[in-house]
Amino acid sequence: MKINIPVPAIERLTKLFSLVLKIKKEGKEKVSSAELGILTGFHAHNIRKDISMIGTLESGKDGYNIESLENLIGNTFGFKEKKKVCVVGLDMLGAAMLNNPDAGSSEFEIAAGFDSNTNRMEMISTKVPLFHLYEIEEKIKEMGIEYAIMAVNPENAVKTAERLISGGIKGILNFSPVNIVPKNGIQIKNIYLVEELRLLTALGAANSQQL
Amino acid sequence: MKINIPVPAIERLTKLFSLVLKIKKEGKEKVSSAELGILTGFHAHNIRKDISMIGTLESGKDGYNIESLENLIGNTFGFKEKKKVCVVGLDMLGAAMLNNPDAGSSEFEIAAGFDSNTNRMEMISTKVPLFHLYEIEEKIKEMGIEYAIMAVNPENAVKTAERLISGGIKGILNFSPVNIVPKNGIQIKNIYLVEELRLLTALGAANSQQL
DNA sequence: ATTTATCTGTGAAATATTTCACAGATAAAC
DNA sequence: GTTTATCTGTGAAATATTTCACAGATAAAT
Repeated sequence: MKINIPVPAIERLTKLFSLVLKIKKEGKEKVSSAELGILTGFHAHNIRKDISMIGTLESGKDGYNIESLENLIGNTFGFKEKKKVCVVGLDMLGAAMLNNPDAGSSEFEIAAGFDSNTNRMEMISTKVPLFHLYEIEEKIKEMGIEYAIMAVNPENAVKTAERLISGGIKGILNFSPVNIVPKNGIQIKNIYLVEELRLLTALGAANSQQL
Repeated sequence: MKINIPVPAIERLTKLFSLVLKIKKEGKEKVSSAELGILTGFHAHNIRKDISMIGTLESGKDGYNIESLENLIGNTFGFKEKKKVCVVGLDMLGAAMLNNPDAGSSEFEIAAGFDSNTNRMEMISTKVPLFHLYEIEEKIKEMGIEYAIMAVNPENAVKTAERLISGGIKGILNFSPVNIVPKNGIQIKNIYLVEELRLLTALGAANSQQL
């Protein structure tokens, strides 16, 4: 049985989860849909609707209980389980991702790095174990890696994505400047710097009176 | 007069523009909505509708003329003019962005880098001129920088975004792990690694039979 | 205990977006 | 020059999503 939660609602709820973790860390216990609206830019109506799609929380006079909300969203989408991530392609961008301090304080653990250039790997200073690309399928299975951050050069992007998929990866965050089309239920998000800048330009143009 | 192009349509058209540039480089002259559909994962119907919202191209038996399509989308959204970008925060991630080879081959020029740590800046090897953060408003105006890639540490993200805005920036790509809420027509896109990984997880969960 | 203020939860209405089906256009084939 | 095949462009229909308005719930205040 598949309940249909709209993708935009999933995106908002994911953002709410991160926000809720942050508010919790600040020591608050309750938060209202109106407050969440101000902090996110979403309409309070919309936030309540989104939350009601995945469950119900005891209602009070001063908003949601933060921990209950965290648990509801977290359990619905699987944010409460630890997950292993690898970084593929250890050029400057990939190397920067390896040492991302946020990942460590989240449910994601950066468990391995892969590259095809052994010399380069020897130059990188990190606590994460590094392997040659030819071991990638094997290591993904052996270590139980579920997600990959890909930052390889464009010529190798499609091929590398295929290897990740054949290794059993669940999702890929692709920073290589090549559009990888999702298939077979593998989640793929392409984050292409130039395109993100273009989108800012386009949204700006659409917003101004020019269009 | 403001024609309302849906945001999802703007996103698709932006992606199509990048794709069209790539196809053009490969030497093709024509491309049909069906082919674009395969390459992007969008429905051909939807692609035609999106394009028809911003204009009309001479119809033929073998699809769109690639150059006409490039010009239509490019002129509509302002992709044909050169634009200057700065990188703010030159830790590993920011430093990697500074040397992004794609930006240079696009309409975006990485024109400046900013950081608050002078020692660190002296260690960075790049052709891009680097300045101290305290000069940021001045330099944005003086150099005509329109967009910023932000990768500062979380404590400084909000403050830095405000300085960028007061300097007259049009859009910010924020890689710092803090959600910056857009306002005053300034375009802001938050790209927060952990959240992107969460989104992959959530979409996967929603896609499987669990929800 | 009753009133008051302030929440959430949710069907229904309003919008927005996508999909469809086909008319019109073009060029190749015969 | 007529037919055929293959496109795009677009109103209309079908869906999807957001917004709204208010019932129901809770707890503080009196």
